[in-house]
Amino acid sequence: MTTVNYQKHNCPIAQALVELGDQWTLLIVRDALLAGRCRFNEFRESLGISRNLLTVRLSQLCEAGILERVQITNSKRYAYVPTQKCQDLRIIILAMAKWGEKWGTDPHIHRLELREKITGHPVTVEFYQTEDGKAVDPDNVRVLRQGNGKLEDEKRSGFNLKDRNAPT
Amino acid sequence: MTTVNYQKHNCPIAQALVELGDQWTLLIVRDALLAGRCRFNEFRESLGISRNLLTVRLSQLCEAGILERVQITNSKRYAYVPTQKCQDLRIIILAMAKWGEKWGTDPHIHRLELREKITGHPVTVEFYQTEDGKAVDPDNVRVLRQGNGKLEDEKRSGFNLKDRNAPT
DNA sequence: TGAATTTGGTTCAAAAAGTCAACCAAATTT
DNA sequence: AAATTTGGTTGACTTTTTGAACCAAATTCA
Repeated sequence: MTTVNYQKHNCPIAQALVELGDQWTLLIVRDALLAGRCRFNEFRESLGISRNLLTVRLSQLCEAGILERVQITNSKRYAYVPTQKCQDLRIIILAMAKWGEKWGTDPHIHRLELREKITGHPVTVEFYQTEDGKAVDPDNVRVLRQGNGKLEDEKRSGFNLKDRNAPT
Repeated sequence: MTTVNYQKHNCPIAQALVELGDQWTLLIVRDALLAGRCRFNEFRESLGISRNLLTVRLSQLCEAGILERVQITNSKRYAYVPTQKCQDLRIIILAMAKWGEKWGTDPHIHRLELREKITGHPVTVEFYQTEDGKAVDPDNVRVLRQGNGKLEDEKRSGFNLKDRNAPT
């Protein structure tokens, strides 16, 4: 989060991980976004994070514009409220939840269900092909890098592996 | 990654972060998944991670079943190959890339473009409503927790905030 | 074939980050 | 007015990460 210079990679994923890539940040975001927590002690009790580190993380999240420190009406206390930048993490958080449900080891995990608010229809996180509105299988997605004007495939170092799974 | 016991939360996101929630893991996964890297030194040179920590991270990823250490044909050297569990992280990685592109600060970032392999049609990561095949706005998604049989809303602590952004 | 280089690590000391407990002042509740 | 809660700060200690040096086996080069 601090010392590593991801920047040199010029990579949007590295960019994201500068702000999100530590033990606690995404859990704080989860609490803020899904459980509606917004007070210092709410986070602390929910996560069991140490007070001084929570102080640091919350102020980093505010600096990054992911949370906003807002004064509570008729009080001198403050709340940490998710911004739009934070709301945009919902899809990541929920994709992670799906992955955690599929691959996690804890047997009594709390599964999350996603429903469309108005209709109540079930909703999932998918690749989505904007033109004709069909879901696309992840294996069927090609990633191109938009470098200096031109598009190139992400390179794959192709050679044979002993047993299986040879990357093409 | 190690000391914190996320487990007690019974939360699939916490579950996921047990295996993914550190500085390097998702960057290694990105390298393996998008750039086709699979050798010790490829990772090290690409990321600038210290050798001993890379050793630890790679073996943790193997233990977790996210990478597999496979012998290279006609060689005694090994490659770290993504498993299906790793492939299932593509959607998370790419959602992060989208977020990083939208909110990241680096001006000369390499944007990623997603295309359907066969048709070349542009592809995005969205919430997707399975029944009638339409994209759903993230704000319009309700998250329910599937606890002990019954479904409950994730709770939100409702009170008024001074300026704006009052959570309902 | 022999020598040089690369690969894939291990080991150790120093620096950085995280945890835990104690303390505190202002705000809020009783 | 007293007691409790909130939202921290401070400092000692532990754990993690880094960075450099070292190394043996494998591979490439001449």
